[in-house]
Amino acid sequence: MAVLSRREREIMDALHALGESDVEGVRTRLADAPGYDSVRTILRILTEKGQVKRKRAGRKDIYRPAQPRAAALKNAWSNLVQTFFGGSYEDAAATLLRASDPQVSERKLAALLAEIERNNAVEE
Amino acid sequence: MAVLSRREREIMDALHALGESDVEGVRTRLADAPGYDSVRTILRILTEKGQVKRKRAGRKDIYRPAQPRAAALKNAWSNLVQTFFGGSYEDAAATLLRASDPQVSERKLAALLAEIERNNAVEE
DNA sequence: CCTGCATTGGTATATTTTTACCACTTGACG
DNA sequence: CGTCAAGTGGTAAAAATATACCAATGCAGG
Repeated sequence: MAVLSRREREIMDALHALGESDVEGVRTRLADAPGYDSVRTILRILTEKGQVKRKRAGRKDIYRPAQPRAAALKNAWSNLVQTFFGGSYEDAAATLLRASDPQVSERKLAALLAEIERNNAVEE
Repeated sequence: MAVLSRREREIMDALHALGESDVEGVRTRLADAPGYDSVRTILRILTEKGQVKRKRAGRKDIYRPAQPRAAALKNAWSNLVQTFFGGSYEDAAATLLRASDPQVSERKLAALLAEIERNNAVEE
């Protein structure tokens, strides 16, 4: 449905990272930062497309993604998994977890394992 | 460095998913598939940009990503983690692993845990 | 061989995207 | 209160992207 241009995507990513932000906040987060007006124009377009919501705060406009974080994350993750793991979420998660620092991972894993065992126990 | 347009990115993703492919293979993998010629032109541009390599097979050209899979994955993953997890790879991996099916995850986790413990043992 | 069809290289055109400009509004501050 | 800088809505131009066309090439099948 929503097909976004390069800048539009960059700006959506910035907004997801920031949660919400004014124009300048978004702008400084872009790699090869364009002018204030450019960012403003694209934020307007994204608002018209329904991708972004806007509210007034004093004299400024504050923007935030229309889509909830969890939904956007799901999409991004889904794309990555499709592209690099042929659709296997398991393989993707395992591979990427393996890539993080072993020491800390072990802690996380312990917690996850406990949680999962708890879930399984409930189901039986 | 490499800043790609929307279609260019879509085509790179398709190529990463396919490994390698002729024009038609890429084309049919695109969401709102453009004409054969469009895909061909963008593949040419990507080749000129050094993003894609091309070889001749009989009468056809076969394309593949210039960047190795692992490097491209690393980039994609890095972006996602920056955007949604403020740069914490751990949190990202743990969250996404948690999101996959618990039953199967348990198996994977067991294997991962074993692997990690093995790594830690070596380092000590 | 030779004919036909798929595919290519090269180029042109249409469309989208990105950036910039300008006049007007608004709140902050002396 | 007045004024001034920051911000806005609306629009226009420049630049980049996406698509399409055409003539030339090269296997494949008869």
